[in-house]
Amino acid sequence: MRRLRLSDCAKNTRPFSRRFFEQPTAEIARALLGAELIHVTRDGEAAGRIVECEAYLSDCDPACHAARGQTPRNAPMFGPPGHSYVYFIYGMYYCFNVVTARKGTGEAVLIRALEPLRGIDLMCRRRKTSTVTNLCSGPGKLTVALGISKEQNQLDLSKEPLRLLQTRQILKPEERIGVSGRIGISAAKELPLRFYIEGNPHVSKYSGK
DNA sequence: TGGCAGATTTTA
DNA sequence: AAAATCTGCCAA
Repeated sequence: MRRLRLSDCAKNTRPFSRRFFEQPTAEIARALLGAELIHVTRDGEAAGRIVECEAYLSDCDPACHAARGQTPRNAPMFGPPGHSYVYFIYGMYYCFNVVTARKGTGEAVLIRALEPLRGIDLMCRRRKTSTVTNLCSGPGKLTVALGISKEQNQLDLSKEPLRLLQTRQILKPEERIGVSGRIGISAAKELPLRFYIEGNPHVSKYSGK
């Protein structure tokens, strides 16, 4: 039951600490830019670096799934931080979230885009495309690319098979963080809770900046 | 290049 | 009926 694998140590990556998840959710979202998300399945490993995400809050945020209390769908949001919340949307796609805030609160960060790092061939097969900038440039796309669905709901992200890792140098010196309103919602559109790496070609195009 | 139908779960 | 989406098809 090792927490870290040799390959992770070599690259100096590690799971996020308990303390990390004690920050406000918007701060967590910002700090997740540059982190690695890795999913290992029978088909192999697929990994990407987070370049776009959104915070969903429990107070004064009607766009949050947890805004009207707990339901079977959103139950993972009320569970421990550092776990996954995967939901199905528009009859077709899964969206992946990192649960934040203390147990019982109901907050999360929606991961909207990744820069593919490893397992690119596998991702291309799953996504049926060979355009790398189209593999993970949207919340529904990245779950297909990584092979994430309901079976990956409510998993502890510090362990295999689905891991969220902090890297030694999380953002490159020239990378700037952009902030905007969240995408695809009608309520609380204007809240500055979307974070992305400016100019990164893997950020969702639908964004309009 | 831009708009729209369609895939169909969960909740209101 | 609308949603934290994306694709393919169609018309210019």
